[in-house]
Amino acid sequence: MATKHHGTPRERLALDTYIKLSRATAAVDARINRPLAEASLTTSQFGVLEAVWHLGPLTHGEIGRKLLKSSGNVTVVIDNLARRGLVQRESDAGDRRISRVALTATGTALLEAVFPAHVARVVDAFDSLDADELATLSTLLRRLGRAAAAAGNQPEPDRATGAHALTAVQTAVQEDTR
Amino acid sequence: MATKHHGTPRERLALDTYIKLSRATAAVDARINRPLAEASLTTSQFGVLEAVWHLGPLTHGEIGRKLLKSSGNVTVVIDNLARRGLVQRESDAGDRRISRVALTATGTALLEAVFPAHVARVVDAFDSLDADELATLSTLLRRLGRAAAAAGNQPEPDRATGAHALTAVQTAVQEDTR
DNA sequence: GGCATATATCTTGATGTCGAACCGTTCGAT
DNA sequence: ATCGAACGGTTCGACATCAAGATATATGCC
Repeated sequence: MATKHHGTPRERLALDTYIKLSRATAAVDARINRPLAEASLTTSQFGVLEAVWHLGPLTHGEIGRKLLKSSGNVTVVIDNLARRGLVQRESDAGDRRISRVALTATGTALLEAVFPAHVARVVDAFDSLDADELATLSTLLRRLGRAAAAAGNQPEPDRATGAHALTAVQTAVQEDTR
Repeated sequence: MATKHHGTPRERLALDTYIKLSRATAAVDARINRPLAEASLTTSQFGVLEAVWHLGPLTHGEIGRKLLKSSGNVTVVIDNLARRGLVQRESDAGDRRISRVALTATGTALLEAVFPAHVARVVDAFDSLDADELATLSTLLRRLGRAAAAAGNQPEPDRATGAHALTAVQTAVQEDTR
C-alpha cells in the first residue's frame, strides 16, 4: 500500500496505535450508547443519571469532574434532564452557591429500566477478549490514561472519592485507580 | 471502597475496562488535539485537512467514511473550512451530485505548519509504553474495534482503500487492517 | 425513452461541548 | 469588619454531531 512518507518506526507505531484506539473507542461507544436513544437519553444524560443513582445527590462540580465535562456543559445537560423531570436541583442549606442534583422518581424508574441492558451491552462489546486479555488491556490503558492526564492537561478526574462516573457505566465500578 | 452491587466478575471486568478505555481515549485525545486550537482548528477540521492532504481531493462521502461522521456533519465541517479558505469544493465533471474537497494553498500551508508538532504529540502521548506494549495494545484494540464494528452498527469504515483517516492522524498510516 | 430506485449532498432541529466572561457567595488575610 | 481572591454556577458564541427529511442527479429495468 506504499505509505508515502513519515518518519521513524516509533512514530508509525504510535500513530497506528492511536488510530486503533480512536476507532475502537468510537465503535464500542456507538454499540453501547446508541441504544440509549430509545429511551431518549444521550450518553451524557445517561452518565449523569447513573452517577447520581449510584452516589446520591451530587453538585454540578462533582458531576463535571466525574464525567470530565466543562462546567458550562454540565449546566446544559442538567437543564435538559430537569426539563423532562428526570432530576431536580436542590439548594444547599449551608452554601448558597451550591446546587445539588437528585433523581426524581421518574428518573430513578427510567434509569432502572435501562441499566441492565446497558451493562449487558458493555459485556457484549468486550466479549471478543478473554479475561486475561481484558486485564492486559486494562493495565495498558490505565498507564496510557494516567500518563496523558498527568502530562499537563485537564480538569483532573476525581481521584479523591475513588468513584468514577465518566462516560456512563462509571460508578458501576467504584474502583479504577487502585 | 466497597463496591455496592453488580454482578459477575466478567461484568465488573468489562465495565472496568470500558471505563479505562473511555478515560484513556479522552485524556489522549485532549493532549493531542487541544493544541490544535492555537491554529484555530478543531479535531474534525484537522482530520479533513489531513485526509485530503495525504490522499488528494476526496468526496464528502469518502471523508465521512474515513472520519466516521454523518453526512450532515461533513457538510458543516467543510463549510467552516471553506469559509476560511482552507479548502475548496470542486464539482465532478461526470457526476454532478459529487463535490470533491481539495486543499487550497493556504490550507496546505496551514496543515504543513501544524502537522509535525501533531505527530510529535502523538508520539509523546504514547511514550509511557514500550514497543512491545504498543504492539500488544494495538492488537487488542483492533480485535475490539473490529468486533464492535461488525456487531451490527455503523457507517462501516473504509476497508476498501486501505487508507484510514479517522479522528486525525489517520492517513499518516496507510495500513491499519492488515 | 421513462419511471422506480439508489446515491450524494444539503437542510433542519435538538443536543452536546468548549472556553471565556460574568455574577453571586464564601473565605482568608489583614 | 472589610476587601480581595477563590469558588460554584450560569450565560454566550462558535462548532460539532446525529437522525430525518428534502433535493438533485444517476442508473437500471421494462
